[in-house]
Amino acid sequence: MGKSHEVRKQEIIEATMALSVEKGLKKLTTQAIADRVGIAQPTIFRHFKSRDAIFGAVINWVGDSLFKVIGDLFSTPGPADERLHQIILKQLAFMGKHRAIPRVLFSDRLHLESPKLKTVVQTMMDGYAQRLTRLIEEGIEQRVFSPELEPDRTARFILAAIQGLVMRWSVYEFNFSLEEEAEPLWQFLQPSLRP
Amino acid sequence: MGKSHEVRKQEIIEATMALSVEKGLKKLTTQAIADRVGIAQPTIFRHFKSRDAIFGAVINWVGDSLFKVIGDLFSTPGPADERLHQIILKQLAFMGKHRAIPRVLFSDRLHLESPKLKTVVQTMMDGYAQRLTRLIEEGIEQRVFSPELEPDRTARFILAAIQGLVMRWSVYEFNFSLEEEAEPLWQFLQPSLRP
DNA sequence: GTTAAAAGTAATTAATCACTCACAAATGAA
DNA sequence: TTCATTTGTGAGTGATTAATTACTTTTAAC
Repeated sequence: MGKSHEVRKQEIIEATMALSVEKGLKKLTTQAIADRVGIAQPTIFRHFKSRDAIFGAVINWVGDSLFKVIGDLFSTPGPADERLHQIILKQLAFMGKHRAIPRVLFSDRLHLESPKLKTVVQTMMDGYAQRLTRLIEEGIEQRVFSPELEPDRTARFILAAIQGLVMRWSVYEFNFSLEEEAEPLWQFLQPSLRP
Repeated sequence: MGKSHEVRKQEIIEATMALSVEKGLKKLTTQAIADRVGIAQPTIFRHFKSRDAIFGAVINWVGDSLFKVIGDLFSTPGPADERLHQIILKQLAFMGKHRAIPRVLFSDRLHLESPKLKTVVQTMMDGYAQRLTRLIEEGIEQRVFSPELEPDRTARFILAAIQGLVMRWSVYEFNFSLEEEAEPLWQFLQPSLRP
């Protein structure tokens, strides 16, 4: 027999992410995933109810992992500007190490073909935006950010800049270092945030 | 018989864009396009060599149309900051009227499944980025932008912010007015550009 | 050691879909 | 009118692929 349910599940998730980078999602068939894991195609369905369920698990893995990396920075006390700085650096560094993330997150295949998966992604993004909004509010109270900023809108603009950058990185086949863009991006954004 | 080649071609392009908004690209089959145009499915292939050729035509239509709207602003003389302001307003207004654009441009289906289409999109984006870079250089010469800006990188950050915003709009099913975000986005970016 | 549950597979199915082909009808130039 | 070209179609093909089924093997708990 094979490995345990939990182990196989994780193997399938990892194989799916690896393949999403190598081939794009078109060739991300259950057969291709199975081949990479080293099991037969129907065995996939012993561990996941459907193909979509695999993608859902991948999205959740991404969300959980990202939260592990930057989650603390939202709740830790300290100057909000420094924390935002760190969030930008760490998020881009994290994504720079996991090319599958933009491929999966920005995939219309997930957004448009499965309303369920779409709300999973939206919920994740909403949570992020809310934390960011809260952080900007704190920064305004701490007088490190301009009191004229609309926290909610500002949070969404910052997110848009990050997401746009990551998307560009993905579209251009990862041909520049995402990590190296993090500090310049922060430098660029800073004047717009300062009082 | 039917209409002329050119007319049918345009009808197919328009049907494809309309469907990309309504259903997402999964259901964007040649059958669905044909149904919408009111012709039989094989007739599609009288006017386009392949399904990819349709998408290529759509991308080119998008690029041409966008260029018609904002192209002048790159070459017209005048203060660079005002021109950039107008570019942001007009681009977001234009995209706000054509929901198909983000659906098509940000589709991984196009980027990852067809190397040819991918380079079409990349070339378009490159052209845009170059013009923007040039505009920022002018702005620095005119002393309306900070001389410390790296024109190329700044252009890409601005593009990322715009693209991120448009992508968010698309992911959230167009549930906010893109046009209304344009002026606030410009207000947000301005402090980062000014000397 | 028995046995029930878990994990595995080969074979197949049913659906989808881009694309082809052989032929029909309309068009327009001669 | 004639006829070559263009536009159109119904019927089909071949390829792909998620999911099911019926069956086998392995594991681990008792």
